[in-house]
Amino acid sequence: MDDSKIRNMEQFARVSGISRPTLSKYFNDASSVRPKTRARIEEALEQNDYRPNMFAVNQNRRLTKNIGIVVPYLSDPFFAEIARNLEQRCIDAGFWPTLFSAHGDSALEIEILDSLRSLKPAGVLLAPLGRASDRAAIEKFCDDVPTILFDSNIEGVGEAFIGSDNGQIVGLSVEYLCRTGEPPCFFEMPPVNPNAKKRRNGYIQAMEAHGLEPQVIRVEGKGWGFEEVGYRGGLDVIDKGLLTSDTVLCSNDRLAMGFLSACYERGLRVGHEKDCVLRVAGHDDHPFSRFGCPPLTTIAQDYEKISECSVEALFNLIEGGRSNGPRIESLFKGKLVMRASA
Amino acid sequence: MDDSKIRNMEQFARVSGISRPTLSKYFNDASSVRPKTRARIEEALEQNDYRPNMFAVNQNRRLTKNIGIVVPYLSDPFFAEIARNLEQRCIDAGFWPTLFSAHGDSALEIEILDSLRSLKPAGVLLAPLGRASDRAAIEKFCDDVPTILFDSNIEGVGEAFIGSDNGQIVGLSVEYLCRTGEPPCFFEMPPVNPNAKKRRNGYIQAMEAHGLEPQVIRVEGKGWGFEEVGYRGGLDVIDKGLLTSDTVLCSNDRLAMGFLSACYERGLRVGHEKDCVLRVAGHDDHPFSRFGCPPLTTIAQDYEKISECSVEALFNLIEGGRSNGPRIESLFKGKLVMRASA
DNA sequence: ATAAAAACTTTACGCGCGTAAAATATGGAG
DNA sequence: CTCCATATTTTACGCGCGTAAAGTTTTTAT
Repeated sequence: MDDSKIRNMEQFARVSGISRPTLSKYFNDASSVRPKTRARIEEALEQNDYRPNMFAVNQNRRLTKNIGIVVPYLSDPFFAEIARNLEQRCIDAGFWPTLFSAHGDSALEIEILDSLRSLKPAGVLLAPLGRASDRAAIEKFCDDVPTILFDSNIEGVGEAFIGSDNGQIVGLSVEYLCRTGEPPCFFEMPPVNPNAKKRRNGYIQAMEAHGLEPQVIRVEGKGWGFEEVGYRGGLDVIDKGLLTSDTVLCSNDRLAMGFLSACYERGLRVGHEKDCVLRVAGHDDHPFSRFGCPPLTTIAQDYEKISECSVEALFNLIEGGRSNGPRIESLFKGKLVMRASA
Repeated sequence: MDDSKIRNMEQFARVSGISRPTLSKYFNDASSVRPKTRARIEEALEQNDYRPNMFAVNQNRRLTKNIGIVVPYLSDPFFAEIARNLEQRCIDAGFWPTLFSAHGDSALEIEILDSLRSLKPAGVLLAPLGRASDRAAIEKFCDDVPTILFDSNIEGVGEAFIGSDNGQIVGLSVEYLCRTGEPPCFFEMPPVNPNAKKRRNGYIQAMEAHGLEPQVIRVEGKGWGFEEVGYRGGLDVIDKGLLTSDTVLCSNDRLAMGFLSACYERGLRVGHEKDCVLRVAGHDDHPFSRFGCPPLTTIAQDYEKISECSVEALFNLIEGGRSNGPRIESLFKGKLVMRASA
């Protein structure tokens, strides 16, 4: 290959024998030029390794190819996993995703949205913090930037919401637990986001549908350190004898993992076998749940479909512009994952 | 506030009564203008909410304020945590960090570095995949872009390396375990990065220094699913009776958590109390280790210092340019965290 | 007060590319 | 071969800002 001292599209135009405007078209959308031209460009590209200057490109294009991905808490394996998935899909579609985490802090969430504006993103995939979020600020952002909400809903904000059907999910776990043993009480995490509340209500409804008395145990604690909350809350309810059932259904897996740790510490054997005194189940099937002691029975969220649908909705929004139709909410069903804990 | 229809620095100059070049200086470095001028600018800024166009800025500046942060595997809580820390420090220093994860894939790692070039970053903080990394490609990248390596070293590559003193860390754990019970055997993870090998060697040296016979148990498996590897390897060595000691020292906490899960499944009670048949310890003190069953005794890496030192080294490099001095390697000591598992 | 230094303003150019308009070339249908 | 739709080239301008140079004002030192 020649000395790769090509500094701009002008020079590459000379070297490749293709005019600069055509090159510009090509780099924007390779299929927009004649196949023969395209072949010539790509041949020249292989020998000269030139890449358009991202900043110049984005400055001048009406719409960039940037996509912002914002999650509430990246240290949460669930979000790490789904962010990875979203990222890959964006790249495959020729976009440039940038990942942000609010780290559980609503002020930071707003800062991120502010920064995001100056990226002039074509669109944003936002999993809001939830209850702590500054609704007005997010609403304003969604007015300015095409945004799809996922995981955690804020009614009426954003062009669409993609998440899990918490009613169905909790219905599944309640049904399974009732069918296989004593009806569960519900170990509820602090309501940091609407999912927490929906799962609680889902539990109550499901129990009533089974003609049973719901028993909700509210755990103290705040922030996103759910394991800690589950652990401390677990020790507390065990020591005070507050458990109203030998079966404990937790809001989510991280809480459940903390609870398992508390059970272990108090010598309570968890599982569905004979020598066990407690059954514990969670929701989400987060990546480490299967390595709990015992492995955690849980309801798996459909990571793949949620991310696929989110990205698809965003691309439709980007291409088609805002629709006048109603805001779409897509909710996916979860699947029961039976393990040793319940 | 006035209608925020200010579209460029020119207009903001008119409104604020400050010349555009001075504004340019201010936005580049607020302390580079006279305090009185600065006050006037910031007053106008409050009333007009204008922000310089990032793309135009970065196109023209010789050096951007972008910083790339690259980790090998973001779903690993250890990297999620340290990335968060690095990110915050960069922001506080007025830089614009962007986070990337290679997701355990060396091809993706190279792609990331390629993308990174077009961001014209002022500098990059890189935790390489390790053994799987394409050394030549990374070396070339480091020639072009000021880069600090952290966590996982590649000899001679990058301006500096900041990490943990694996010798000291393993020395600590071996010493503690020998002092409080039977000398440990070493449960070794697949050598995905140099740290794995260093820890193994550190174990051997420490044991020999104590006049003891080292016993290394190599576990099969590949990729970054360490819990899985620890779990499967754990079942295997337990079932085949390959454990040469009642004390098992694991390469890292994720492996140890998987091993704990295997022990639980086989009904082996882990801990240092009377009714326990096995002691297990790890390294790193990753965020969920304390919620193991039992909570994991481990050696904590000094997250704070590693990230502080990494960022500092990068800033020095950015400001001072490449030095002719020798490549610096800063290794931080770990601290023993005693919990119930050993 | 006066000179020197520092900060600011004015003016002007360039960065690399998007994009519009008009002229020209290409390629397939008839 | 001619015609016409479609691609490409030529030309030219603009995006928003960095930055250099020269002139003007303000601050600091003497």
